[in-house]
Amino acid sequence: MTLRIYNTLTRQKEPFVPVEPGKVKMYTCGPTVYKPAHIGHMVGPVIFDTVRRYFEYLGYEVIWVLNITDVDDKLIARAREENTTVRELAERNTADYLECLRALGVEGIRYMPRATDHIPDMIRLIEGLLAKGHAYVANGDVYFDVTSDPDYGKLCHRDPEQMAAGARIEVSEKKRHPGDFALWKSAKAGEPAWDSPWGPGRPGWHIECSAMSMRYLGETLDIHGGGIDLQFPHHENELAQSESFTGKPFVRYWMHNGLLKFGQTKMAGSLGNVVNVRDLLQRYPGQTLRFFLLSTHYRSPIEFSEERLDALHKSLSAFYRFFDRYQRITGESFYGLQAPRRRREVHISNGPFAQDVLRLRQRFLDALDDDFNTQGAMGVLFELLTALNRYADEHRLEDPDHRQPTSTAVFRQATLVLRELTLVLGLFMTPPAVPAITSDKIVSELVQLLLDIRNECRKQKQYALADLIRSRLKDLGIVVEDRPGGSTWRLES
RNA sequence: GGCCCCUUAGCCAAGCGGCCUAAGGCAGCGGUUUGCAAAACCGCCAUUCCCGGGUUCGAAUCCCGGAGGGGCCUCCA
Repeated sequence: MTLRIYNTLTRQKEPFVPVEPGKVKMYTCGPTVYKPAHIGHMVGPVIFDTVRRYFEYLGYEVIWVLNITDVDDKLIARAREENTTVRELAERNTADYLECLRALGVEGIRYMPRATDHIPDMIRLIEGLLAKGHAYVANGDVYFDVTSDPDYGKLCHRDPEQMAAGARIEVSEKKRHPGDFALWKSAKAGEPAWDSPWGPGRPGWHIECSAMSMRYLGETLDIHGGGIDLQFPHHENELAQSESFTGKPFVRYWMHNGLLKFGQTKMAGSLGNVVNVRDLLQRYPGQTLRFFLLSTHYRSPIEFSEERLDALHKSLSAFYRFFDRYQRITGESFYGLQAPRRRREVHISNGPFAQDVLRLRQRFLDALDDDFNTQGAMGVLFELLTALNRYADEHRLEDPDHRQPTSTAVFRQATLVLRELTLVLGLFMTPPAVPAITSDKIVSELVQLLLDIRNECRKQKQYALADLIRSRLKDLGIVVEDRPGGSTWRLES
């Protein structure tokens, strides 16, 4: 099976064929940094990071651009409220955004251009649009003329006249058509402004993405991503101005992710129902949040709820317990496993177990091939986990007196497949943060001392005392587990 | 008002015309294991996919109608 992607433009799943063989040029719309990042801002980045990882796994070089909008009305207003500069406000919130991305395992953004660094590019674009008759100047503003583009409306699948009819857009008398949008806005007093052929001002919102994507990725992108709320007007406008300027297709595959909901409605800065990522990270590891965002197909809306996060957190702990188990059996860390980074045929030993593992691997890859079905893929991950645990049980791998080197080797190879697949999703990249007390020398030695005493009791069949020790440790949040290889302890999760 | 999308077990969620008497997770219930636990494993948990029609040899999957929910039409990831 080959990778197929749902394209908003055609409303169909299409086989992926890049513009340039071996390369994927991907542009995604980043945030307007006027406030700290909320969890809804993370949906796109986590999804497109996974898309990026999968493309790389398939052997493509991915050039991913994510822009930062660091000048607009909201930034100006907010900076005024906070009595600071637009620049300082933008810097602060950009730093917060980047920190959140890192916590959720989002990596590999090649370019992160800021709008304010590309004003000349935008001016050039606007001049070109004026020269070609796609734009007009009105009182220091420049507007895109939607009637000049016969394709206008093709992304949102709407007829511009129809839209204009029921429009609630404030009709500026400067605009010729209600659907026309600003490419350049003349500056009011006290606003950040740049010189331009039309006088001092600042760019309209949509033009930055056209200018910056062209700058870093060329005139035709493979993938353009963003939240479905950007489909119109933002992406429609980007599309119109880009294609009007270049005369070439702007984007091969438009990918739009569903929105994060809070209760019945979407989470949005404008509605004020946001949950800051930074706050959330106090209570949940970034890994759990990433897992949450991948637990639904990317085009579906996903409802935020702590109950759900708790349930997912719990289901994730089964993986962490397995990683510990893997270490007890093989003596090596799961996180250090050198799994293949490229998709290719894999061979394990013969036998039904190995066959099962390879079948599961195939199902996992089939799911991702089908428009990045991460939830389908994660379901397979759980089945693989069960298969691995079953194998370890059946072959008594935890019992040093019984385990066979050959079965341990098979187990290791099969676990390597799990490692390979989790890396594709960007899961379990690094060991989870452990509470400081767990790694405290005195604490761990004291607990070990109690376990030694307890095991002495067990040998002498003094179970009452042994159970008392276990129960008192439990009260302290320490769970004791007896295994063939010895007793272990962990903090209750 | 216009355009679009969604509706699967107590909850979350895959499924894209036959392998579906429908993955996976959470919760629940039995069991194996264990001195007892924990963990792990095994089994049970939707004859049915919002409702009503239709197409088809065959539909959760396609078409029509209805009900409910959501998104966009204005800044928004």
